[in-house]
Amino acid sequence: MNTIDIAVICKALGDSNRLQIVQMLSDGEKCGCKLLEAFEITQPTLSHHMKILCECGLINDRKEGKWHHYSLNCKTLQGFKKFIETLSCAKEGGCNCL
Amino acid sequence: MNTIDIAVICKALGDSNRLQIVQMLSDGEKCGCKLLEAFEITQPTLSHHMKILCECGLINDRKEGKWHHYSLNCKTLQGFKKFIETLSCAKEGGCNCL
DNA sequence: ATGATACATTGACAAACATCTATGTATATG
DNA sequence: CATATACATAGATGTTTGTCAATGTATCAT
Repeated sequence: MNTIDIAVICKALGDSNRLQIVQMLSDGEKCGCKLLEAFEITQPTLSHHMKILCECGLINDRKEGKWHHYSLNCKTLQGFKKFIETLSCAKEGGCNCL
Repeated sequence: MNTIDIAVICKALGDSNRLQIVQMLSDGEKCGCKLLEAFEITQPTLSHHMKILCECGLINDRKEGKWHHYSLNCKTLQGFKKFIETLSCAKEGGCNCL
């Protein structure tokens, strides 16, 4: 997972609705209709957000009959978490500007 | 740090230039002119990006003469990392949709 | 077959965004 | 004082984004 992949994921999480969706999915798999109830957006808008979250690889879409069951994608999430972990504010070595 | 704060940080990191800037600062404090050298953007564009990164609290701006020394803000970064860590893909309990 | 439910797609639109050029401000140096 | 450097601000422009209403598609229940 390169820097651009991470940026795409961050952009996906950069909308508070989508971030809350991910938070909800962190609590377990949910179907679209359940998610829709939790937000004050229309169904097409939710569909749009789910597409963005799917396309960046953050969530899985398991279809079962007419329902779509969404869940976090472990592999992507772990790659993302690993990247964020590497960010450090520890080094204060000062800037070597002249 | 609430969900909206996190979303604002994610949005800031959702631009690959800004994400790379944060990555560079993770390696230690840098001044603006050093950062500018590393990217193929104009100085006003960098200034714009730095403003966004400052405003979401991710980076500090330490002015020293005519130089601005940028570094990651530990408190914000740690809050952000903590949030991301809480995201979990472990629960597969299934959706209780009817 | 009919109607209801779950979700996607299309098209539109205003707001936000990334970028640039031009210009301004502050600080250091000769 | 004059010039150079580091950075900010203003204004313009093309692109992307979030949202909605309208509509289409697939599946289930009656």
